[in-house]
Amino acid sequence: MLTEERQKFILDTLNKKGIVKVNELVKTTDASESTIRRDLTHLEDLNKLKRVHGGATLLEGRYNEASFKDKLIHKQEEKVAIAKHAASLIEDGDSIYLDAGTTIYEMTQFINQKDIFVVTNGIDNVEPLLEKGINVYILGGKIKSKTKAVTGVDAITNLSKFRFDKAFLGMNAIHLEYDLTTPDTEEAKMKEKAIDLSGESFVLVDDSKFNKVSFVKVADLDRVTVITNKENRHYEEYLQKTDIEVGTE
Amino acid sequence: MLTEERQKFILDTLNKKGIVKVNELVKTTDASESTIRRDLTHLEDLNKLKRVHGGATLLEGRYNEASFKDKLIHKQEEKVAIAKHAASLIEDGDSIYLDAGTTIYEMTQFINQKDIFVVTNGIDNVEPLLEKGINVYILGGKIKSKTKAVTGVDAITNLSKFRFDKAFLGMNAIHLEYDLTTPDTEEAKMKEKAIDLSGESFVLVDDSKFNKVSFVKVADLDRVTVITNKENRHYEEYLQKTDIEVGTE
DNA sequence: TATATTATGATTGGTTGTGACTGATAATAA
DNA sequence: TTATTATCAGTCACAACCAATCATAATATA
Repeated sequence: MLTEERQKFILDTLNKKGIVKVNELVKTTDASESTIRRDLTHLEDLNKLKRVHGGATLLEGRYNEASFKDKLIHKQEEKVAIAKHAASLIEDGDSIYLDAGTTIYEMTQFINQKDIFVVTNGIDNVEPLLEKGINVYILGGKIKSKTKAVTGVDAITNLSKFRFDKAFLGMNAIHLEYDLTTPDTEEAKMKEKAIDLSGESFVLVDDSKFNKVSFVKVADLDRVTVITNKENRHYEEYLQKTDIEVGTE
Repeated sequence: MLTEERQKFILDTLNKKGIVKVNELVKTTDASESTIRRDLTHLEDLNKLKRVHGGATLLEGRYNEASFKDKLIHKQEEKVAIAKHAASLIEDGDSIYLDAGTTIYEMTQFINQKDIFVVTNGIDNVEPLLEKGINVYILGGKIKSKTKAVTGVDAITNLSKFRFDKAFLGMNAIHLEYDLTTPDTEEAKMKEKAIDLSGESFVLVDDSKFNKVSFVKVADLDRVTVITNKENRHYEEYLQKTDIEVGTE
């Protein structure tokens, strides 16, 4: 049985039964325990299942929502690696700003600190955080239908009264000369304000966003720490302008 | 049976029966008494159940609202009838307030007017409305994890600047003498404020909520129009105190 | 062809879950 | 009240499970 084939089989079985056991998989797939374990670990990294002692279960809350599946496929693996690394930076007691957007949304799955306070403008971030028992504050304002982000004057006003330890932001483009840019004016303002209000700011971008320019400037590169998934070809040059952290699973 | 599997089984059984006994679980799960006991202790730590001598019970008192998903199933058909009728009252050009809660959530799928402006404190209401191309404004503030409602001082402040044509509210109890009541102080304030700000206010309640009293008073009966699913036994008396509309699919 | 890269199964020592047992505590009956 | 029984939390040794490592086999790349 091929690796991919076996992993697909595991997911299929899981979807049918809701839970799989290492023992049973060893018998049914005729692979060794080590291999099954590796498969499960890998699939967990991809956020496809949850490992438990003796096997794995379905992720709760996530699998049923059909509409999300599509968006999350693009650069899924990279986003997960980045999100995981970003989430690991959160410490107990932190007050955090979470931007809207799919990469940041991935982060919510990996946040383990409960004693934190999260402010967000992303509707989709709310539920997974609440499920983890985390305090969530949603910014008030008009909601953009495309990104499900809260933006506008009210959102900025609402945001302004907070001070954050750390802000985590998505971004559409990052460039050595034109810095951080995004297509929407309103969202750009939100991001900029969040950077202003935060002790440290992290921008999460996969490697496809590098050396691109979008419409509205958000901030200079040196005001943030960039988190990405691999060292791209201009890595050294970027390092001279900003901090870069690489999440590698 | 894996640990997680067994614990899920315990919770499922508990939700079905309302109470579980250590003895019975030992037989049905084929685990030892020690293990079952450990499971129950663990689940109690997670606030999933309450341990009692000989087993465990659900933790649902008077101030303890059933979780969102459970509520969705409860009285589903009645809720749809009510929601449908309520949605039919919305007219083009209206500015609307939608409360959080499952009954109001049902409304969202029956709203056909696009040229309206909706303000809501219910996270779950946002997505279906956006999908229909409706303008949505979410109130900012702390989110209650159980009901996914935005509440608190900020939410009230945020709410106060609006004026609505119509407000649609859920309610936990309705009573001839004690009027409209709900278990949560913060949510009660939100509902009251919404009534203050709205030309007309509608309270959506299925027949099981009649002649009951909850903890915090929201408003007098005569300030709202009640929408319910059937004429209950005190119908005539209620009619003298308030307007009632009956949604019958 | 030679040389990386990746996937695999076996082995290790450490961790977690388990069942049996204990004496203590709570419910129930006399 | 006291006696009896059921249930309890705590401890122990053992089994199941785990991540980490290694050598080997399969596959890809030069």
